[in-house]
Amino acid sequence: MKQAAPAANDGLKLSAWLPYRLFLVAAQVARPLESFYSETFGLSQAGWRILAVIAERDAANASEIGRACALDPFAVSRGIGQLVELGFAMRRPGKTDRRFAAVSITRSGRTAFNRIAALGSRIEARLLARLSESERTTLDSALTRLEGESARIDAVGWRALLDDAVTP
Amino acid sequence: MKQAAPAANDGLKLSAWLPYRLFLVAAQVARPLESFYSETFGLSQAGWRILAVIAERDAANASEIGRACALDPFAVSRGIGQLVELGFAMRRPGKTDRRFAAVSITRSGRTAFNRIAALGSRIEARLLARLSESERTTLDSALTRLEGESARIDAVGWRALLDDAVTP
DNA sequence: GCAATATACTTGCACTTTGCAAGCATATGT
DNA sequence: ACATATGCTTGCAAAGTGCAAGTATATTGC
Repeated sequence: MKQAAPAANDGLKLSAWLPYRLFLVAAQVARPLESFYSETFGLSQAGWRILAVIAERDAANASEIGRACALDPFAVSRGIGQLVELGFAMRRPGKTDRRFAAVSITRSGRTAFNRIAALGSRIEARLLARLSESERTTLDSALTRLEGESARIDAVGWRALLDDAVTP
Repeated sequence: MKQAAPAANDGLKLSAWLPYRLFLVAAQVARPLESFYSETFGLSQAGWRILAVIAERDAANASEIGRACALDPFAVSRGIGQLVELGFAMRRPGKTDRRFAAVSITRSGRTAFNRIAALGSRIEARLLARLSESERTTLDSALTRLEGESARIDAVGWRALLDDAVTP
């Protein structure tokens, strides 16, 4: 029969584990924003991210969007579909290569974006208000490196992570 | 007819927005870990988080677990169910109040936990290797405050966030 | 002491989201 | 011109989620 093992731990405490701490802040902060845009505009998370991407470009194709907001092609396709249905985005066939449709934001898409962005900025401001000027600078540069390293970690996969002693 | 609006932006750039940057690192780093424990043990994300919580306690009831790893009671119940099926956890009726079942980790649950934790630590180590000693200290203390503030942001909801000029 | 209410979880079911195979349209190479 | 490659889309099954209702236990009021 199964027995309870005594509590004792090889040293990974969830609440102190860096990735979990990052996740927690991101998730808690995303929740109010998400309920805002989903209640107000019927937008999904993917829809919001894509909207944010096309708000800062004249036109983008699906793969550019995917790269910019870390979504796979399926999610991008569906997100664009949603935005088009809501009247927030338009697809036009690409000029030179018509496999790439150019997606651009509409006037009402921009209005919606601005309302969501206002809340987003408010949230970010509240977070930043808890940090000193020098902490912000440090966090900014640290995050840049963490982004790079996490992309590498993601790319190599768990087998490589367990194998290698150190991958410099 | 719908028209494309020119690109120009009220200042929220997704890739520079703090919550998105945190999310990105957390998500990229979670992916390899998640494919490891799901392929190897058939564990879901909730299952893994609960396993991590009961690995560091003698016994926990469902609401303690929920609080410790930010899961709602339904998810906790299902996660525990999964762990029990896999032989990684046990439920015993609580001693004084039998509405609270005490959940504890089994020997084989601990073995699984240790294997996942090893990968988790490897990942964290790679992230931390990109930071200097002083950056780690700063990040640690900054994250503590961000956790607190994000919990408050989550608690008040978007209506309050849009209303108030400043909530100190 | 026992019915009424409260608490802690669990289950079933409808609904949504996701992952992936296959498909369509367009382009490129031979 | 035909085969192959690329970029995106769709359909469907599997997994995940949210919520109403259910079970079991405890506490309260009478």
